[in-house]
Amino acid sequence: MLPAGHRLRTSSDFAAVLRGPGGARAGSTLIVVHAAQTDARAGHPPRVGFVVSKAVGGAVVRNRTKRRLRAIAATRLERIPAGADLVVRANPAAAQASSAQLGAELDRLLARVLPRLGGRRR
RNA sequence: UGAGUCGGUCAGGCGGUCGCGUCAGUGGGAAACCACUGCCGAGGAACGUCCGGGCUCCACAGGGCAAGGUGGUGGCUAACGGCCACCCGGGGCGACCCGCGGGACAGUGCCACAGAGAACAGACCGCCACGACGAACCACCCGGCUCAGGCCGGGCAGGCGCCGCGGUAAGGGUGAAACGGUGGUGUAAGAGACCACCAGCGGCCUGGGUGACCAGGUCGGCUCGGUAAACCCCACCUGGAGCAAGCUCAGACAGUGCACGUCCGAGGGCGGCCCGCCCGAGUGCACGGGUAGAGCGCUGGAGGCAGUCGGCAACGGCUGUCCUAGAUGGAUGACCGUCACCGCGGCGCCGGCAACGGCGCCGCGGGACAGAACCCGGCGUAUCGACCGACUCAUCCA
Repeated sequence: MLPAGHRLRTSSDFAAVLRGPGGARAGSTLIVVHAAQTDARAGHPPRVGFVVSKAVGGAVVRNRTKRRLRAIAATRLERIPAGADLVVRANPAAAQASSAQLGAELDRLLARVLPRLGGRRR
């Protein structure tokens, strides 16, 4: 699981990652990864948040999907640079995917999105 | 052995690796917090949010009118629209099951289609009386012929045909429903017109039951439709909002304009409206600005289990014992192994003429419905399956 210090908690943090400056995004049919790295958080540990909408399923399906994503993300924390925030959004297909599939997808998308971080920094 | 009815229990077990949350302890740190160790960590429906209660705040000055809910009887309960027992009606051979079960002589409305007629009913066919007209097929009368059966001629309006005016609810047909049923008397034909029995309705009496109601008797006019999940009437019940309730602390900013008003009273409260009562010096609207942090509430309670006593039961009394989820972008998870369980396929063995059944091994697949958010009692709905108990019917054996 993800330690509390690595979690994204407030709605303003979410909004900053999804729409703020210095952001990057990559997606697939399973999940969409948003990332942002701002000067304000430079040096702080990376944080990850999850968005699983009602389109994915009922409360049980939604919670399980979120938990599996969180478990997968926890094993990849050291690959995320300090000061970066991530938001992983689950698409409806994610509920049926296996953990291995989700892990591979996350790796692929991280590889695409992380190099672009900070590139647009002023 | 087969078919079935009712009730209940469980919601895969064990192990490994990596993790999460509350709390406690230890250590580090000025603090935020971090590390380690330990305990505990979703459900029978946690669900839907359909009822009921606790709890919290507001009000407590009432009355009338509205509004909503409930609806056989008796009990249980904190309470209920829940539960139990019984009654009535319906279904089943039966165990049992089903019923939004007050009132249709308080009033109003509605009863489609079909049908002649649908609510103080109705004459389409049919049946019957009377009257007018028609014809000579049958019957009847007269005459003649023939051995006879019969034939020929004439008459006649009883049958017949048609029309008119009436009677008739027995019969046909329509319908969910046609103004009781069967048999008789009666009649032109018929009819509760009358009679007997039966069914039903109402009154009274007797007996049983706390009661809904049941049983028996007697009398009555002879029969009076359904719908209240249509309005309505009757009886009973209901104050409002909800844990984002509410309490405490901390923190932030900036006002301006208009309207009404300070005892000739704006505005507010008393669930909606009216009356009435109370408070009352500020209030309402528009624009602009600010904050949306922390703690408490927060989990031990109408609680579970066992025994015993009362009760048909729901349930209650007593005794003993056991009871550790409290998150807040929201913990209780991810992955793997193994053993059980179920389904399908294959092989082997056993029983059998066979269909097939049992056991063992191997392979593949499956494990539902669903996630606490203040807490309880219910109801409703979803659900792969596994197991237990009681009872009924049928068949066989003793």
